[in-house]
Amino acid sequence: MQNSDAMALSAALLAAAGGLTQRIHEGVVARGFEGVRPAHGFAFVRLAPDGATVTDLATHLGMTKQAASQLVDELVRKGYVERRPHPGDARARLVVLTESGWACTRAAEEAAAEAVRAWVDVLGESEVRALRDRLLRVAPGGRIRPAW
Amino acid sequence: MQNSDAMALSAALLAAAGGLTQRIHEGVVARGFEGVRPAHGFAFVRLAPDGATVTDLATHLGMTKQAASQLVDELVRKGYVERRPHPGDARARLVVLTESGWACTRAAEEAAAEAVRAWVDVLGESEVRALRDRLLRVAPGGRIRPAW
DNA sequence: GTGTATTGGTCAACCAACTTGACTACTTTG
DNA sequence: CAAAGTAGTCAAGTTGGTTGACCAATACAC
Repeated sequence: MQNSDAMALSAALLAAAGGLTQRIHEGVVARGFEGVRPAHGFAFVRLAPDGATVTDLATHLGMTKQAASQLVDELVRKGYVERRPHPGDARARLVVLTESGWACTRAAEEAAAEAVRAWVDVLGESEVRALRDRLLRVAPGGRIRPAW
Repeated sequence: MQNSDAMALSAALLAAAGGLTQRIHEGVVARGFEGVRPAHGFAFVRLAPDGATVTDLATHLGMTKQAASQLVDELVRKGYVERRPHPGDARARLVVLTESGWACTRAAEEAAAEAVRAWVDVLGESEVRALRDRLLRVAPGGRIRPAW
């Protein structure tokens, strides 16, 4: 495998990732959620099950806890999350999605499904599934964070 | 295909893209090129064949021409590119790679090849090739730009 | 149990990458 | 050749992050 092949793969991967992110973002906006950035989506993913602490979020997003705290401030201001006292640790605060936050998360899922459907049209379902499985093996437990 | 599948695919894709970018960047730094950011790499790709104008670069990178101009300033200061008069249009200036810029580009290619090699170890060469082909079909001529 | 170190979170000041707006120099169009 | 458009830069402002200092609560050592 030559260097040029590696570059072609890299370029395709980055283009695909960029395009996907853009499509999801557009889909979310089209569903009426304004003022959300892609980074918020990654926060939502982490918050979705049971909430998370600011420090958890910071680790997950690959940023400082101060930056994560600012991001949470912004999401609180926009009504997508709220800070609740942490049961069992009075220092910590649990950041959880509001109903609006859940709605936005569902919108993002729909938008992602829509984007992937376009890929299914090109590659067929089994190929897309194979693509997913290979990516999962190559980026196991990969932290989802800004590409740079 | 369910929404959750789409999310898994999206997450894997973004994680892979992020990881790849990081590895390439680390590889470039390890080869002695300091003060380069991933965004510079995307500029290099565009400049590599014959150079490009600032406006070209801006379009390619998805930013304003002012921002592209600042980026070029920085690369000039670091010795990776230089501005030359544009043959045939006295308004424009052709931004071209210096020898150092070419060396950095080659380093990035090596780093990318190295990162992809790690994938070959996991998936095998034919699978990686298949991955590349599928991504190319899904993101044809995709503009390479920050994922978000 | 009490003192020390660690952890979760915030406030404040700063920085870097990018934006918008205003402008000059050259080119194209009619 | 005048009017409109294009390439590029300068300057100022915004934004999303950083580093550093700090407080409150918890965990650990003895």
